[in-house]
Amino acid sequence: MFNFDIKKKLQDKNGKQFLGRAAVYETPHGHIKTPAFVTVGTKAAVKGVTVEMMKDMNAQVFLANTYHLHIAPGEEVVKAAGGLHAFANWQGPMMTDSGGFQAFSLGAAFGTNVSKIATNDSGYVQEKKNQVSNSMAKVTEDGVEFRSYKDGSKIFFTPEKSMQIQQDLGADMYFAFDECTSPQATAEYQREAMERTHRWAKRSLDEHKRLEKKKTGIINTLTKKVKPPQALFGVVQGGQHLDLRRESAKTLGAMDFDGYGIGGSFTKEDMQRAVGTACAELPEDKPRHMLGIGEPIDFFLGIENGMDLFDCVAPTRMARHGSVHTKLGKVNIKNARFKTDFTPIEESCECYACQNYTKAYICHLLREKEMLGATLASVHNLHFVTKLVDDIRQAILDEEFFDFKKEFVKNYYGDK
RNA sequence: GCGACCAUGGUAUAACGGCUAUUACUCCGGUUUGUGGUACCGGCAAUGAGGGUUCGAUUCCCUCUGGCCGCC
Repeated sequence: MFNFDIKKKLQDKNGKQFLGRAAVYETPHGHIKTPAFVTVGTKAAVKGVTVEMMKDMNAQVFLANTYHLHIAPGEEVVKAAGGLHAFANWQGPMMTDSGGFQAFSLGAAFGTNVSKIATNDSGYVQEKKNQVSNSMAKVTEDGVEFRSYKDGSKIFFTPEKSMQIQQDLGADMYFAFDECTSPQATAEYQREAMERTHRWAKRSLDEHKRLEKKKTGIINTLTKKVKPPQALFGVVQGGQHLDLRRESAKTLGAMDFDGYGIGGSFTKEDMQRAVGTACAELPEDKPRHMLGIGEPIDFFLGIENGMDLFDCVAPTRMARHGSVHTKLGKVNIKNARFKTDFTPIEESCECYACQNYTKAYICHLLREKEMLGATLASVHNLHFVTKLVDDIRQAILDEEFFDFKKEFVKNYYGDK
């Protein structure tokens, strides 16, 4: 579908080849230089951030969510507006997630503190503390029954339904409907869910092809343009099990997807192995997106192991709670010591927040819950991760990836 | 001047004479990975002062101090 042009493959000083690469992905709404960080705007808005701010921080891609937009305002409204690009006033490349993650966040994880990144290395299957059976998502062979986060009403997503909604939303790239599992699920369940995700992938792909064929030549009444083609990404599952990851990547890699997402849960330690295992099986000439990952170290490990795109809510969520990235690690700008610190978050940072405001001011805004505080901190964090991934890309092109990684990790994580 | 009422962390409050004095906010920290996240978790911090009754007093009694209300 869209051209994915690999400019340079990652290798070390001894010429050893790695899965990583720097490329250009040519979408109908512009080229994406990969590796790239994808900014998350779940409800067609990056919380507290305008598209002008996004452009200013060199954000390349915008990702919204099918589940949320289906509930409000409804895909028919977005479609009537001329699609997501027109609706949200973002002319660059866009993606939508399928709603598959909500099978986890509203299902197994609902009402618990379980994250998709497991930190308990003593075992994945543990007794859930205070587990309550008020799950808002139920998985069946046909699809997932969700409850609306707004009014609790029932919403049933099938792979076909998710494709139809995502076609109406009109993002350049969208994802097959999958089931994101809990890291606490048993190996048996991980396999069961993975195999179901594979069946859903086939159904997603069939529906996608049907819809793509159907819309050929259709002119959007609002934009007066022919509806551009959309790319569909399959989603590799398999949790922390390398054999499942390999099997999932092989199965989906053999299917005619335009790109691939790596989804599901990992442990911090196993993430890079799971990613590397999957990428080794995926076709080289198609982009690979790491779903929901965005810690600085994860970019290096993901890219090294073959990933091209990352999206994550962490930069904006962290920012709203006062945690900001610096080259020397993250700090909580709400801490008392910043009350009278009249310097920017980082002197060398070129973001709008650092160019114009001090830590003391942002500290004050966040403490007083002024909306601008969340905006400025979000702008800084998004700029930080966007630039970090851009810098990693440049380091691949300059053949300095491993030196850059070593230097960054030393500064950011110290001895940890 | 007389009479009534009140006094608990920084603030606002709870506690029949009986567990380590409740809760919320503030304050000090932490967590956050395809956004149920303006969220969640942890911590510091108090019985106005003095005396009495009692095995035991935030609780009952007295004095003082400080509020507050009503009446000359």
